[in-house]
Parts: sequence; structure tokens; C-alpha cells
Amino acid sequence: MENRYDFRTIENRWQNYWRNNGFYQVTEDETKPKYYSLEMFPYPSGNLHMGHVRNYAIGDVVARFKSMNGFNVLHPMGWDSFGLPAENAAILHNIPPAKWTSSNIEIMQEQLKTLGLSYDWKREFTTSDPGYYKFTQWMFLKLYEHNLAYRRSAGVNWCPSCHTVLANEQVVEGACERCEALVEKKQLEQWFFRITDYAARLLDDLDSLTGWPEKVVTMQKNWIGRSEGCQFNMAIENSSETISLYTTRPDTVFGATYLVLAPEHPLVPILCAGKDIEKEVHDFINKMEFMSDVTRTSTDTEKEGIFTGTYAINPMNGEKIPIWIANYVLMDYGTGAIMAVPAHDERDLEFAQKYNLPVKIVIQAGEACEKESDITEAYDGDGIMVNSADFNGLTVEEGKKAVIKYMEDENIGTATINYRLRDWLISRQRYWGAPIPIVYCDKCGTVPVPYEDLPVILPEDVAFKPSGESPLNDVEEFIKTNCPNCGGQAKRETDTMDTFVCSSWYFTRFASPHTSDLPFNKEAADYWMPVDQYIGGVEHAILHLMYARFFTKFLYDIDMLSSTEPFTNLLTQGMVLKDGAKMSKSKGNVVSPEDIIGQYGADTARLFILFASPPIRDLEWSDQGVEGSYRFLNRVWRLINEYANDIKNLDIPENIDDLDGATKELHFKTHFTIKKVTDDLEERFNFNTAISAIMELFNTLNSYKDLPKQNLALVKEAIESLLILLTPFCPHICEELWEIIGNRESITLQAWPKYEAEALIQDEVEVVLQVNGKVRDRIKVPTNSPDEGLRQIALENSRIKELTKGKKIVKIIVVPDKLINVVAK
RNA sequence: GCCCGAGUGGCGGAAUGGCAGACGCACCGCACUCAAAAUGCGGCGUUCUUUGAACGUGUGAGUUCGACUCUCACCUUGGGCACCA
Repeated sequence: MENRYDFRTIENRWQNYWRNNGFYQVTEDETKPKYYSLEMFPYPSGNLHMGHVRNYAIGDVVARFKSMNGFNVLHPMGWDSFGLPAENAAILHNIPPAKWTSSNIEIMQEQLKTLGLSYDWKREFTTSDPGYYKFTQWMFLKLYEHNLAYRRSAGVNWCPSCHTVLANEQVVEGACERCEALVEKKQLEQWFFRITDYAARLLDDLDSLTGWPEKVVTMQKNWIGRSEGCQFNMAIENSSETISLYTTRPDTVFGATYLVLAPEHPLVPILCAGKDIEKEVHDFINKMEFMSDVTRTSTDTEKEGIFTGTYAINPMNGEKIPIWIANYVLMDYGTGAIMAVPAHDERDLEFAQKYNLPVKIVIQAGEACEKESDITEAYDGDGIMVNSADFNGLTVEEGKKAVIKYMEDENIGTATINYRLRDWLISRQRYWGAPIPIVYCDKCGTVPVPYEDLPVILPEDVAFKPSGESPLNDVEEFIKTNCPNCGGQAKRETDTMDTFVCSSWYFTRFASPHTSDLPFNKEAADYWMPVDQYIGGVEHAILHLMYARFFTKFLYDIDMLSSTEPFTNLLTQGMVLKDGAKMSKSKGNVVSPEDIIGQYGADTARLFILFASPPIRDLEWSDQGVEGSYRFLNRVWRLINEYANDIKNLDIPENIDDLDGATKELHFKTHFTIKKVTDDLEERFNFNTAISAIMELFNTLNSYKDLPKQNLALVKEAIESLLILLTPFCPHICEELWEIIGNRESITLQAWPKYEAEALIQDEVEVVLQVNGKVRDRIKVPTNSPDEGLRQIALENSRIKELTKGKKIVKIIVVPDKLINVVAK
């Protein structure tokens, strides 16, 4: 017999068989429970890497396992194909992005198919296809219709050397990632989605996501960043204007010694108008405007500010405090204005010390009040209010409530809740994305493209200039259009949408990917949604998952979906490492999936990747480990082939009495393994321990093989169980061996085995004997021995007697069928 | 700075209050072979006075009959957020 099995022929054969017989193609079936297993769809970069293989192998195990457990499983795949790399390739190699993308998809599709994944390929789609982005545009129009899409001027990252807009990810430490020029800020009219309207729901519903890793939930909570406080007004001296402030510490309002406005605050020019300081302030604002957000909002940036020459009146005590503007106050959080309490806020203290502003203690921490001149650190802990008029003596918590109540009673302010979450800027001054379906008409203003005119087609034959500017600006046929409203001349929006918009709803499209009048068919989506298991990298923990949740809630609100959350369970897989570092071209530590599959086959690649580490942890690549997985499959191959003829026509008996020791052990191991693997897949996603359990069953079987007297019917039971349990991991070899031992119907159609509780009952168990918690002996006793009997056995044991000689036995702890601990002094 | 994880043999990892190191890799020995590879069988935490014992899960304390597991403090390390008032 051959030493090594011919994985090439086998894997090819079964992949063709599955495809030709429509395996894994599903339709809605009300008679079966549904299961939607989804892996994050890839960007078609041109090559499958190990991270992909890991992601899809994990998903395939879930899909196949659920399918064998009687679920109607939807397991689709598609391409998230809009994005920058295609454009870069176009500039670099002069290939149109569409061509580059589709040839990449072709390559990666082939690579994916060699992995033997149980995808319903009939549902595949590509987001850069007009048939798909038509509905990305549809989503935009719906949001616009519901006042959740709007346009305003906002700063973008601008590289002065490349003359182009950069995404935040392309800004590395304040500089352009390509040319390293310092990034500037530029004001442009941009489209936003009003995700902040959903902040409260996005936050509250996180508590219902019990199937998500706690880490991701926490990250989202922090990102949404809810804070409770109050908003109140301060009058300005010699002016009719008032300034609205937001604070989370109303209890410290008596300690406010100055007030700060964000440089962009609309009141700033009014306050300074005609004053000596006007030019200086103007220069400062200009400087801030050109500083990139990354630099501006870094903690390392030194605080800087200017006194405006005007004063505000603290409504609580009538005190006059100076109004400053400073870089550390941001216009887009709260009201863009703060009261500064240097005694109890670190940032305010730093600023106050730099500009010699007064410090006033209003929260007393210890027994005695610290002297203001001694302060080196702001105190933001708990304490008692002091120097605060009628409020003296209240704790921080009491004080917050009391001050807010006073402000509300006196009409000074109200309790408010603020979120850090910002509206989602979706405009990209880029070519390779879904065009924003908006038209600008001189007469009618901003006009949405009518639904029936979708898609707004992205012209494909365009010239890329080395300047890096979007070529859409030069395509006159695209820009020039007629206003849908008045029919007059109009201009199209030339910005495209952030690719995250495409991926915020794709999971719903898989429910009915061929629907052409709507993004998806509601009945089909109601059947399949939500996704039961979503699998992907933790790098999407915030943005993609937040946007997808936002879209799902919006689609629910407009009655397109019946679920309010897209993903019931989320698994964030770890990275694939080599020599302790993430595989990357620049480090030269990339292992190509193609090479591994070519050399060992898909089953080995899948087995190794699933065996080496639990899915959520990082995985250290090991060439020798792959070799080991390959060896295991070969061992399985040889053993089962040896037995094939002997067990082909046997029936597995119902009656299994009177088994000899080794056979009983084999029978036990078979059912123990069924239970272990089922539990590991069902409850814990511990694929690595599931595989080691299968290996143990194999080892038991392998030792049994050498016995002179064997129960072949139970060998068959063990082999068939082993093959079925191994199928989700290594489907090809299991199909082949399943056929070799005489079965006709595909193993992937077999029902998942159930363990017999009876087989797990053993006559004898090994019990550990301890003295003071240390193992001193091991004995075999009948299963379910009563505690009293075990106690006696322990006391009569010679080792125990020896070790407790001359000591007083204080107590004996018995854990049935496990352990006896004799406590002696 | 704040918020999450993680730390166990030479390596990947297992055990979530009850036998630490399952399973695999590497390594060592034996068999087969002229030889090697492949394959099979056996061994494999450290130390010692080696038929036995002591020590051992980042460090230090604590809870418990019993701690990798729980509690507190610290160290190292990975990740996320970071002037959000």
C-alpha cells in the first residue's frame, strides 16, 4: 500500500462532486431550523493569505457542524471590492481598477475553491458591481429621505505634497504614509450619516449581545462614550450674548476660574471684534485650522491659548472670569465651550499653570483643605464641597444633583447626556467607490437621484493622472446631468462613499442576492436574519460592527428587517503569526496558502490551522506542525484502509453486553469522544481540543488493532464515528474513507452522532488518595462507591497509614469517583 | 493616563476549585533497512542520596482540606481608547 494518500485526486474529486450535485445550496425551508454562518467577506487584494484560510476554516467547521445537526445552513461568500488598493494599482501599473479587481477576484475564487469550503456560490456577489452598489446608493437615499444623511463643511486630512485627501488610516503620526509630508487640514463640503441619532440604542442594545466577546462590547461602549452632566449658560460682560457650556462636574462650578472656547466657536469673532487682540486671535484660529486633527488632539501636544479680553459671569456666584480660547477644547464635543476648574481637572491645571490663572479648591479630599498655592496635581476624586456657598458639605455625587436641580429651578441649565460618538463622514474624494447619488442644481439646490434612476454608474474607462486626484472630476459625461426636479442643467456629486457603507448591509443581501428591485427580499431576510455566527478579525471590532449595527437598526425602523441586531454571536479570531510576528511581506515571513495546499492538501492545511490554537487566540505558524497534521491524516488513511474489507458489510450491533476489557474501553472511548467533540464545537468553539480528542480516539483504535481477538462491529462503530466527527475539519479525506468502508451516501449528509449515556458508565474508576492535599496513591474502586466505604478504604490503605502514623486525623474529604483527601496533623 | 486580555516543559497548547503538562511538534532510544528516508514501538518538567522524594503554572501575600484556576498587590507583555470637559 502507498505510504501517503493521494490528496490531490481525492480533494479534486469531492470538490467536483459537491459542486455538480448542488451541495450547500440552500433555500428557505420553514420545516427546518435555520442557521446563518458568516465570515467577514474579503477585500480582493489578489492573494489569499493565512488569515483568510483561518477565518474561512473556522466558519466552515461551524457551517458543516450545524448542517450535520439538522439545521438549514446559509453559508455564503462575496467580495468587498471597492477601496484604495485598486486605485493605487491603477496609478502604478495603469490598469483600470475594475479590471484589476475582477482579475483578483478570479484568482482568489480559485484559491478559495481549493479549500473545499461549503459555500453556496450561487449567492456570491461583488460590491463594486452596479447590481450591488445600486442598493448601496439606495441605502444612501433612504437615509437621506429620513434626514439621516446630510452635508456640511468639515475638515479633511490633506497631503500638500500629493495634493490629495487622505483617510485617517493613511495618516501615520501626523504625516502622509506615502510621502511623509505633514498632513494639513482642509475644509470641504462632506456627506455624513447621522449615526449619533442612534447612539443611545447602539449603546443600550450592547447589553443584549451576550454572544459577543466582552472585549468587543467594552470597546464599543468606550467608543460611544456616554457621559452624564449638564449644560448651562454664562452671561458675557457688556454683551447680550451668552455662552452655553457642558460639564460632567457641576459640583465644581464654584471652582471655575476661567472659561475656554474652542477656536472654531462661532462666538469668538463676535467677542473679539474691534479689540486690540483681534489679529492675534485670528492668527491663532488660522493656525488651528491647518493643524491636522491627529496632531491637535494628541495628549502630547502642548496646551496653547489666548485671552480674548472679555469676561463671563458665573451664574452661581456672580464672579467675573476671563474667557480664553485654547487648542485643547474641541468644537464638536459638547457645546465647544467649557468652564475650567484647574483645582479638579488635570488639563485645566496644566493650562492655568502655564498662563498664571488662579486655582480655587472646591472639593476637599481629606481632613483639612489643601492650600491652593501648594497644588501640583488636580484632584478629581470623591470629597466634600467647600467654598461653594449653600452647597458646602455635600459629597461630589450629592453636589452634582443639587447643582443641576438649582440650575433647572433657576432656568440656568439642564441635565444633559453627551456621547463621544461622532457622525459618520462617508464622503471620499476617491474614484473607486459607489458614487453618492446626489445632483446639484443651481435652481433646486441639492437633489437626490430618484430611486428609479439607480444605479448612478461609475464610469469605468477613466484616465488616472499621477496627481492622485479623483479622475471623476474630469469625466464630463458623468458630471453633467439634468436635474431630476426641474430638468435643467445640473452637476453630479463626484465624491464616492466610504467602503464601509458597502459592508454595512451586505449580510442582508445574502438572503436574496438576486433581488433586483430592492436590496433584499423581506421574507427571505426575515427567514435568515440575524446572522447566527459571525466570524472575523478583531480589527473590525469598532467601525464595521458599529456601522452594521446602525444600518440594521435603521432597516428595522423603516420596516425592511425584523431584527434590531445583525449578529447574534461574534467570534473574533486571532492573528496568524510566524516567529512571533504578524505575517507580512515587509517582514518576509509570509507562508503562502497555495504552497501549503499544493504540498499537503486542503485537509492538512485546515487541520493544522484549527489544531494549533483555539480560534480566538493568535496562532503561531509551524511548518513542522503542518507536517504533524499531515502525518495524522496519513495514519488515519492507512488504518481505515486496513480495516476496510473486514468491516464493509458488518452491522453495528444494538446489544453490546459482555465486552472484554479492551473492547469495552474502545466502546467507551468512541462515545466519550462523541460527547467531547460535540461539547467542544457546540459550547466552546474549542476546535483544538476537539481535534485532540479525535486523535485520542484514533490512538485507542490503533492500539486495539494489535489485539488477537477483536470485535470488528465495534471497530466499525469507532471508525464511522471518528470519520463523522472529523468531517467538519477535513471533509475530503472523510468522504473518500467513508466510501471506502462501504457507504454510498456522502458523509457530509450524515446526521451528527449521539453518544450513548450507557457507554459512558464504567465499572471502575480511579480515585486519588491524598494526605493534606498531596497525592500519595491511586486506587481503583467500583463506580459510585458510597462515601463511607471510600473513607474506610483510605484509612486502611498502607501508604496512608504510613504517612499519618502518629498524627491525628482531623477530617476526611471525599469527592465521589474522584478523590479522597485525609487531613492529618 | 484610562479600559480590556495574556503569562504553564525546548515549542504550540491542555486542565476554570480536585491526579499540572492531555493532544501535537521537537528531541532521545529501539525495530525495519546495506544505508538513509518513510513507517512502527518506547521514552521525554527540574533536581536529588532515583523501587522513592523534594520542587514546579510571571512575583509576593491571602482564602481553602485542596489553587494554573478564586481575592488583593506588583512585574512583564499584547491590544484598544486617548486633551471628549
